[in-house]
Amino acid sequence: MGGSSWDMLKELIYILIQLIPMGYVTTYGSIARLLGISPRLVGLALAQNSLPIIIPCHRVVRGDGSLGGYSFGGPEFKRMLLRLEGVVFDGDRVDRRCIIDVADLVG
DNA sequence: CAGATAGGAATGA
DNA sequence: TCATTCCTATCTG
Repeated sequence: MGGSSWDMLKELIYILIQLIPMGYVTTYGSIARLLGISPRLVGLALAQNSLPIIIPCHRVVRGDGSLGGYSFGGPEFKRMLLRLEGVVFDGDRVDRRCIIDVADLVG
């Protein structure tokens, strides 16, 4: 760990998701399109974060609004965190109005 | 090289 | 709209 391109990519993703405001989420695909990588890579990168909670990886959900995974506490915990932050749920999915594109946070 | 993914798009009912 | 199915790209060992 150190200096590999994978590690740098992870750092970049962690920085990006800290731009997501409370009460909103983005999607794996949104981040993937911005960086030109596969959405699965985004999930893999988030799954390997070593600073849970501090890095708000709970603010990244699937493209259809369903939660996706969460290695720290599972999807239930992820859902709880999002509700605490004011994210609106429509059944088991996040309301579309709470989903933003990371590209809009950068430029 | 083989196996495993925190996803996504296509499909059919 | 929902569930099923298949596909992609990349990490890890």
